[in-house]
Amino acid sequence: MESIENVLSKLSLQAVKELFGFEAPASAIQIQKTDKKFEGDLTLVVFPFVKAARKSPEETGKTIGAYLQEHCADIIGFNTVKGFLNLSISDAYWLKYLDTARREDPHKQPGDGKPIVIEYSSPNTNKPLHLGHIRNNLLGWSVAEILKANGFNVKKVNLVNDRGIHICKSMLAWLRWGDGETPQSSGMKGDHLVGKYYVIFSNHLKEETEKILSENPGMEKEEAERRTPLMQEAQQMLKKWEEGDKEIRDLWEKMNNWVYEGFDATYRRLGIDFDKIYYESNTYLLGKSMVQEGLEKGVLYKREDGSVWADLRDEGLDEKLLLRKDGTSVYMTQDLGTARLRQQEFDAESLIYVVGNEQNYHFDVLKRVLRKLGYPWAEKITHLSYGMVELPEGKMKSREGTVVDADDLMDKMMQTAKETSEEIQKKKEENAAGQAAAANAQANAAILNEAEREDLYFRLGMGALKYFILKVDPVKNMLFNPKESIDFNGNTGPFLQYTHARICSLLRKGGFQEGQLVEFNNDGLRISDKEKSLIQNLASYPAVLKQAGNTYSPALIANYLYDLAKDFNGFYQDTPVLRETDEKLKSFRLALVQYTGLILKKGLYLLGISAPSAM
RNA sequence: GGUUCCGUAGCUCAGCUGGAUAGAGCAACAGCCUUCUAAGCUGUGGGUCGAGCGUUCGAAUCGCUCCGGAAUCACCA
Repeated sequence: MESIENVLSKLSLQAVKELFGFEAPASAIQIQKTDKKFEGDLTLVVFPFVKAARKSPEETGKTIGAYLQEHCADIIGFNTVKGFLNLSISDAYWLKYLDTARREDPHKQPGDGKPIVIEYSSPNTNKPLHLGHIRNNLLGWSVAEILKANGFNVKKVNLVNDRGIHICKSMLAWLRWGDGETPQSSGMKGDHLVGKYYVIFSNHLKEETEKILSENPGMEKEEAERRTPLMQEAQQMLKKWEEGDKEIRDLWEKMNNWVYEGFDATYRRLGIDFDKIYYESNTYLLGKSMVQEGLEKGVLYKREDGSVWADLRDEGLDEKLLLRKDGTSVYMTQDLGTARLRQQEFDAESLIYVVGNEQNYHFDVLKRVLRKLGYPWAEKITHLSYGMVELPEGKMKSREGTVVDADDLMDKMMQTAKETSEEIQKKKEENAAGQAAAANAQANAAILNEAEREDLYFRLGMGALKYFILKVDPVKNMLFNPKESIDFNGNTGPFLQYTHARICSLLRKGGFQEGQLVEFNNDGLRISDKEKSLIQNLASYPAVLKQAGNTYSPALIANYLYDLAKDFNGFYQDTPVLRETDEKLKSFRLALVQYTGLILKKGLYLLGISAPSAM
């Protein structure tokens, strides 16, 4: 069903053309929700047409208003305030909208099914995931789902950094101090176990470095670190790895597999997944041939020492190394290669990389080098950059032990959800004045059995965490205060989940099965302001979904859902539904409640938050 | 120093393709459970939208300058 905004947009263009002979561009039409302080439903801003009309803003508005009313039966009145034309839309329109929209899948947007590749997560395999990774994973997964809902054929991709000096550090420490410890023998999750040895390495390295520093006053710290026996050994190990030394490769494989088991568990709890996983050990040599081609074309240059560079100084950047003097590749070289591979493999509309904003420069350079090399698809690359998660003490630093571990955090969320729920339930039963209410509270609680209840705590804990992170605009750094940040009241995931549970409860008590559409007869129904506001809010969901897809911003969905839930609560508070005695009105309200529940559930899904039917 | 990003209530954040008197939540205070789930609702207090200049009928939103904060500018990934 075509939205009333679209209808009015077209009609308004037609109006200014016929009335004032003004061929306005579509962008000149601004239709917005009428401010609560004024009468009306939708408002057309008429300032852009005042000049052409040669009238005062008020008069211009009145003229256009009269025209619109004449040509559109759904407009039943209008008023003007300054340059704002406030239009009143008939109840019949809103009722018709509600009845039509709820029969369609809001996530079946008419997309063209073009492929989009989105890479996210991309962990290192030497330590477990932390809160920063959580933001990355949630953002990547959610944006992928939003794009799917917008009709794209989305491929979720993970490029695991499974090789390099950092892994050798863990391996070395494990060989030396590990005493054969395994996840089975220690009961530790594999990624945590490997991370433990990374920390052990770092501690020993620090000792050795300090010793060298005290023996050589005035030496640079980095130089001292390089000279430590530990570091030299790690470098040797890396070399052996690259030569394919069997022993080293076996150990590497063994420890990486521990990490993957651990990561899989974390991903599963986070509720995120991938269509394809790449490993850097397979891709790290890619890109060299592209550099070679660039040299031949003369867009790159070689220095005397044999290293290869891209000169970006004329574009306001620096020179960038692409091949070391020994001919080995660097991070950038690899990324050139994987980008081309990805382009060839998927021929995608766009290639999205969800990577923290500390790599803004890297991706800027990546695009420019690809352009220099003459690849037109360089323009398809989008770096979806997000801000860091900061703690009250400042940045998270693994070395200083100030990271918030992903698994710990999820455990804690679940625990808090459980405590909060039990407390609330207890309070409900105690405080309920009168036996009826207490019985009611108990009945609601009894809908879930023991196992379902445990599952609910998990869903609530994750809902709180996910909403907390996704409601913030990705570009911004965000603050996470472990003691205070995650709440279950107010603008939170659990509030949305609670609203959904109440909606389900209403439908249940109204005698409707899940998925059974409430039928209503809209003939001659009159609707209240609150009902109208709710329908209007629901009607804007497709637009929000589209915008979220265009801007890669789950935050838009999150904030929309909160508004919707607030609006629903306003309605719920003082509009009887099941208690309504007029059957016609009752079934309309139930239908409205049901559709609100559907949109809420759909929207929450895009954030990876499950919508419980009872809590 | 160069480049990029951020700066909105005590705190955490919305609002930013320019639109009407800038909004929520938390925290504080005052109310509302015999009634569809009170994880809720209603109300009160709280703002030079970092500062200035400019563009405009109209600026938190766009441009410029400055101030504050972050990231980055590696033969690390």
